[in-house]
Amino acid sequence: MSIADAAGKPASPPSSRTARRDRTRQAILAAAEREFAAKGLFGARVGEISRRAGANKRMIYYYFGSKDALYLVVLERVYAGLRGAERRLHLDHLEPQAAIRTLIESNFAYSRAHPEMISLINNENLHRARHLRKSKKVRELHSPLVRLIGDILRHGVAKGVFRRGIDPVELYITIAGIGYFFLSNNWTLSAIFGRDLSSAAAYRRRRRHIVDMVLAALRA
Amino acid sequence: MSIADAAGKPASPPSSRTARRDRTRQAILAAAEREFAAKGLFGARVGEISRRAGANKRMIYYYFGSKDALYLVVLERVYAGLRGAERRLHLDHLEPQAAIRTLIESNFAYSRAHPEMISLINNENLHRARHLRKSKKVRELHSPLVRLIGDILRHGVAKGVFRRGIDPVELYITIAGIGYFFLSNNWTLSAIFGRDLSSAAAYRRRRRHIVDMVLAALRA
Amino acid sequence: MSIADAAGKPASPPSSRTARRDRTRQAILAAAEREFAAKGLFGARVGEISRRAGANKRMIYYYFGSKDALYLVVLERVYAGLRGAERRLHLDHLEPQAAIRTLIESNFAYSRAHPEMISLINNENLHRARHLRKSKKVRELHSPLVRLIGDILRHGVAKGVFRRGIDPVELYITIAGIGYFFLSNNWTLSAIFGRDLSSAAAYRRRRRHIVDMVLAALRA
Amino acid sequence: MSIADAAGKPASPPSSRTARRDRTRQAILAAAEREFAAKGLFGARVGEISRRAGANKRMIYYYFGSKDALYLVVLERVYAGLRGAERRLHLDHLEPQAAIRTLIESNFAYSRAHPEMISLINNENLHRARHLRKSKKVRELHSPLVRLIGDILRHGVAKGVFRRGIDPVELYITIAGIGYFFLSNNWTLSAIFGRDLSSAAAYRRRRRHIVDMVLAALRA
DNA sequence: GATGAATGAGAGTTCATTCAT
DNA sequence: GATGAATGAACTCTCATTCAT
Repeated sequence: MSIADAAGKPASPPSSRTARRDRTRQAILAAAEREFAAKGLFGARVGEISRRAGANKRMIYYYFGSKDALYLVVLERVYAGLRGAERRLHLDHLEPQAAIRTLIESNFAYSRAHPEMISLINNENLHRARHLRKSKKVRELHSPLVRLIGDILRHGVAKGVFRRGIDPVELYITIAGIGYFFLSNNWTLSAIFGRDLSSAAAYRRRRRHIVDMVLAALRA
Repeated sequence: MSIADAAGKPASPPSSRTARRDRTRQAILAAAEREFAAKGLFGARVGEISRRAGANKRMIYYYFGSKDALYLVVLERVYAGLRGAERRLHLDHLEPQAAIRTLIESNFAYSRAHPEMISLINNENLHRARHLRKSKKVRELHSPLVRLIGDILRHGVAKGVFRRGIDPVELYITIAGIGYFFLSNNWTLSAIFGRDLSSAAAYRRRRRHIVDMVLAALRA
Repeated sequence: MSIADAAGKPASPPSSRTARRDRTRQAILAAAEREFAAKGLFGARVGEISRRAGANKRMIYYYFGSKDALYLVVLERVYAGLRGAERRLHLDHLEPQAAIRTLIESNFAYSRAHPEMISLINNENLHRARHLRKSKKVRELHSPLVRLIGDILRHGVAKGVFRRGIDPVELYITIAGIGYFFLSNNWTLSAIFGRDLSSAAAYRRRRRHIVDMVLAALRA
Repeated sequence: MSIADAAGKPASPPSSRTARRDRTRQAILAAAEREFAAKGLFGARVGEISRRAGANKRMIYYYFGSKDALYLVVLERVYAGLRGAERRLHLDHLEPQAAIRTLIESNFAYSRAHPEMISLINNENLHRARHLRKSKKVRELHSPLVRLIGDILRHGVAKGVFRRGIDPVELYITIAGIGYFFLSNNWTLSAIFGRDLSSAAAYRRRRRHIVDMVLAALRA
């Protein structure tokens, strides 16, 4: 499933002008996501994006202005996709420990299902988040998440299952990071250790490991 | 401190041929490390490397053959640097828990002191370890490390301080990853959470966190 | 007269897209023909071709893909030009001896008028016909010629003016070669013998010589 | 057999300075002959020549001054080799018709045995004999040949076997050319006619053809 | 909204040649 | 006589972007 699909625009009458417009835009975005994920901002080729999108190169400039601007839109969509998936978990309806476990597993599963996301984020760090910093959209996207994790933690402390003093941002970084590295560095790790770490078994073992570690660290 | 400095060739009479050869080679390697780390393989410019190295562009091809080959040499040096630092810890002389703690802290400190290493490894994952896979040098570098961690774990189990059944490779990935993500994604994390995670305080807090988590997970 | 002119595309409205396309393509081809003929494939410079064509260097790659591919197109055009000239002789309407004489004289005259053709063919032999072998176009171009010469020979034998057992391909090689060497090696021959062999008189003397030789060899 | 071997310098005591000098020079010349023949003046690489010769690149400049100067020496050696072979035929001891037949067959055989000669001469024509024109050596080499053919023709006329009025230079060009084209253009001819013209049978058929044609043309 | 043709700057790479030893 | 290191110019080819229709 491409991240693009998650954006979910409502269907339009097939041949209206807006529909064509939208189809081209979406095709470009989907192609750009793949290309930027595969080769990074520097390695990605505008011509290749237009070819994959079945659109004229000129259209990229018409709709997005420049390669860099297109890249930023792709990046924002990627974060929106991840946050959207998390929102659909309705963590606020769950007990604290179940909520954390669900968050961990969902985050890890989502990352595995969307390798482009990892590539894109890695690449954006190469650029010192130069593009992302310009986006208020992304910052707005994350404050509800921080609030939500804070609520879960408070709730857990109140129930006596979590210890005090855990910072929601730090916790989220731990949850995300402990799975991310395994996925993002899967290739080099496989190479230096001479092992295949991309198997489903390796993935499941690691998921169990992550859940254990994090819940142990939170326990009151 | 550049990783290059660690190579430590003995000084030669200043104007001998070997000396000039070495000086040029090393200058190119140091410049290449910075350029590849800053912009990735695609973004790095051969001309920029030669300029920074104070060498003629032709010399890169004379000594290394191609941009790709130079990149691989840089990559191997980076891994060799990290492994060298780990070797110098003499973990086999320490008690099991102290050994693990030392490994964690050293690895995290080294990663922080060498941001180029992180960039380069991230970039190599973008390329699906295409270059690294060709290097037997790197594979040979890592088997002693796996053996060493295995020894520490066995020793800890024998002493009753560690639980059984921990795989050394899995453990190393956890140790490395838990710090790596924080450093490698520092820029995007700071951007999406609107926080500065690059401070010394944030670093120390995370170090403590990592040590706690890993030791808790190992405990018998 | 450039070989290019023979292609004869119909005129288009001066500023239509197709017209511009064609103008650029043809300009590149004409320039390439001169450059490749003057310096060979290795010596020819893409930059020089684009300059002579008044086109951007990029256009050569846009229309032809590579220097090598452009070279092959030029080569095919050259052969097409020669064969076209031969086709326009309508040899099948002539008596056998007149047909052969006409073929010889036309071939020799064409070769003299198109020194680029000789250069290009010589150069392609340096490359062991590596490019030409890929072209089915050229092979298809020559089978009607072989058939035609076969017809002429048969006709001559039936009329009792030619002897039997002449192979059409061998005959064509003799006809072409006996004039070709004089033209293609004119420079070195002039140098080693200290004579000017490029004069019109030398050319005419040789033409007479060729016709005599070949007709004598065919006579029944 | 390389053309180089024909030059036949007298043997020197194996490790004297002159011997080493000579060995390097000869190795360079042999390598240069192959390289220039295979790729022409433009395509030939100085580095490749030195590698093939097992000599340092610098030595080429030490002994010959430049790529162009080396090329001229190679060219002169090639002509000297051909003329040397012709001298060794002692045509002045033969009857006129036998002399001509021997000259034709020897020339054709020599050309076939030395494809580098053909390549080099073709290439020099691409350069409009720019280098060869500088060489008095080559001009001096050919005047005896012209004199010799003149003598044979006069002798044949006196004996009543040849007709009058044949120019020796023209005759030589005919003799050389009629075989040369077949050999020099063997690759393109094979390609355009879809036939293999490089076989021994094709060669023998053509040799017979050439002898017949020329002797027929000379007959009184 | 969409297209193909065009551009100039600059990429990686290779060259013949020379320097210092 | 011989060597390896060094050079700057020039090569083929690719890029993101814009023009005219």
